[in-house]
Amino acid sequence: MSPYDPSAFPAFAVTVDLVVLTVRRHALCALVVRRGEPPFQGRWALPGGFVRADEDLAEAAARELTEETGLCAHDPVSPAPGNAAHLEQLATYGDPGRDPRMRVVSVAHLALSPDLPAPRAGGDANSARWAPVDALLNQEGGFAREDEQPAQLAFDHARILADGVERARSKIEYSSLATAFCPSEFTVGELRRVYEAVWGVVLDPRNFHRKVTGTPGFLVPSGGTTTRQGGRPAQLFRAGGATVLNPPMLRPEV
Amino acid sequence: MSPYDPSAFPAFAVTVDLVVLTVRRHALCALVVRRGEPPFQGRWALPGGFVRADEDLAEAAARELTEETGLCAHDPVSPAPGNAAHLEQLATYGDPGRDPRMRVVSVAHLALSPDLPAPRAGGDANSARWAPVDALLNQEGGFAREDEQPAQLAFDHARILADGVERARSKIEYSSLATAFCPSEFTVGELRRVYEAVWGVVLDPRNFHRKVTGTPGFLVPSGGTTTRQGGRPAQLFRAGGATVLNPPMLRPEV
DNA sequence: GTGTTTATCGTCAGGCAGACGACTATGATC
DNA sequence: GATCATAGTCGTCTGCCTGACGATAAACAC
Repeated sequence: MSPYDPSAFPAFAVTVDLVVLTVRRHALCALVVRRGEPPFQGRWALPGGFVRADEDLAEAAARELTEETGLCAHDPVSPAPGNAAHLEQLATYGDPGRDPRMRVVSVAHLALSPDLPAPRAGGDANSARWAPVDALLNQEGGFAREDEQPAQLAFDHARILADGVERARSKIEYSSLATAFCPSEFTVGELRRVYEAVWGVVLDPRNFHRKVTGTPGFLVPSGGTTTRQGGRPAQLFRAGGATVLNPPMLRPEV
Repeated sequence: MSPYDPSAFPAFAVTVDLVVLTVRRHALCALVVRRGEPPFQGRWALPGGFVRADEDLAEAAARELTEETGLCAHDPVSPAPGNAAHLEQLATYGDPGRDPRMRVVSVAHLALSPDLPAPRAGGDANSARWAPVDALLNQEGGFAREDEQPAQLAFDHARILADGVERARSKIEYSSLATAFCPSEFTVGELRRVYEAVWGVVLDPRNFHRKVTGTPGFLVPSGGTTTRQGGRPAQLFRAGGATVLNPPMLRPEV
C-alpha cells in the first residue's frame, strides 16, 4: 500500500492535555476543569483541547495554557500579561478506547507555575480549580471534609496526571526546575518548601541551605531580604542560569 | 464549538517512528532504512509506519520493531522468535511542516537492543542498515571512506535521533538500561564497553567493576565464565531485578 | 618463558551528604 | 522591655562514595 495515500490510513483527532502543577499551602496541586458535556459530564478532567490545523504541538499547549490560566510559556520571555511558567512535552496517550466516541491521540504537556490566584475558567469548561494531587490520585480518603470531591478524573487523565507528577518529582532532582514553582524572587526556605511539597518529605533546613547556595549557578542573590514567613529575615534570590544540577539534589529514600 | 463534532477539528495522520540503538564494534549505531519513494526518495530515514485504527501506540511501535528487526518488545517475555529489546515512548513530533504532503504527527519510540546480525529490510523500505550515530548526526566528516554516506536524514529524523540518543545517554546513568544493549549473559567488561560507546568516554575498568558489582540488584552472577575478549576469563552475569540505580552511574564531565 | 591482554582486588585521599549544635534576627506575648 | 517562638544561617563531625592508581591473576601468542 502506498504509505501516504490519504485513504490508506485512519484519521485521528489530536489534542493536547495539560498537567499544570503548582504548590499551594504546602501541597502539590494540579489544575482541573469540570467537564460540561458527556462523556464524563460533571467530572473533573485535565484542561486541554484540539490541536489546530496550522499549529505545532508546543504552540497548541502554550495556547491552551494561556486560555486556562493566563500564564505564558516562558521560552519567549513574556512581556506584560501574566506570569511565566515552564512548559514541556510529557508523553502521548493513544489507546484506542481512551475516548469512547472516536480515536483521539492526546499529547500531554507538563506545566509548572508559581502559586496563582484562583484559576479563571475558560473555553469549554464550566469551572476550574486547583486540587491537591494526593486527593486526585488516591480516591480513598483525603477529601471527606471538602466541599467538592474530585472523584475519579475523566478519561485516562489520572494516569496522565500521575505521569506528570512523577516527571516533576524526578526532574527537580537533577535540574533547577523547582524554581519554576517560585515567584521571580524567593527565599531558600520557600524553595525548600517547594521540594518538601513536591516530594512529600521533610528536609533539613541547614543541609538544604548549604546545598542550594553551594551549587554554582542555581541561585543568585537579588540583594534584598524579606520576612514574609515570620522569623529572621531571609535573603532573596533569583533563579540562576544553571539548568542542570551536578551533583543533583538527593531525594531522601522513603 | 462543540469539541467533538467530527467536522470541527482537523484530521491527522499518526505514525510511530523508531530510534533503534545498538552497540556495534564499540560504536553506538542506529537502524536506518532507505526511503523508496518521494519525498526524500533514496535518503535514509528512521523506520516507522502508520498507527492502525485499532492499535495502541505501544503496540504499533512493537509491531514496527518486529517488522524491521525481528525483535520483540520485552514486556511480555518473548518466547521463541528472536531477541528481546527495551522499548519506550520517546516524544511526539507534530510540526505542521514536518511532512510536505500532509499533517502527520509522529510518536517516536526508543528501542535498545543487543548487537544483531544485519537487519532485514522489511515493509516499504528498499534496504536497512546500522549506521553510527556520530556519522548520522554530524554530516561533516566521518563517512568519507564509507561506501554509503548517510547524508542528512529525511524529515526531522535527525532531531528525533538526537533526542533518542540523548535519552539513552542519560537513562543509562540512573537505570540499569545499559544491560538492554547486552546479550542475556555478559561480562563486566562488555557492560563497560557499552557505557563507553554510548557516552563516548573511557572508563576506568577497576572503578567500573567495583561500582557495578557493588550496586545491589544490578548484576547477578550466572555462574559461568568466558574468555570471549582474550585475557583472563571473566565472570558472566545477567541483568538483576533492579531498574533504578541508586546511587547512579556517574558520567565523567566532558 | 616472556610479553600482552583483560579481569579483579586493594589502598588512599578528597568531596559530599546526613546528623546536629550554635548563633542571629525578627515578631508575638506577657 | 523580657521572654518566647519562629525561621534563617554558619559550622562541625562522621561516614560513604568516587577517582586515581598500584598490584595480582589468568588466559593467549610467540
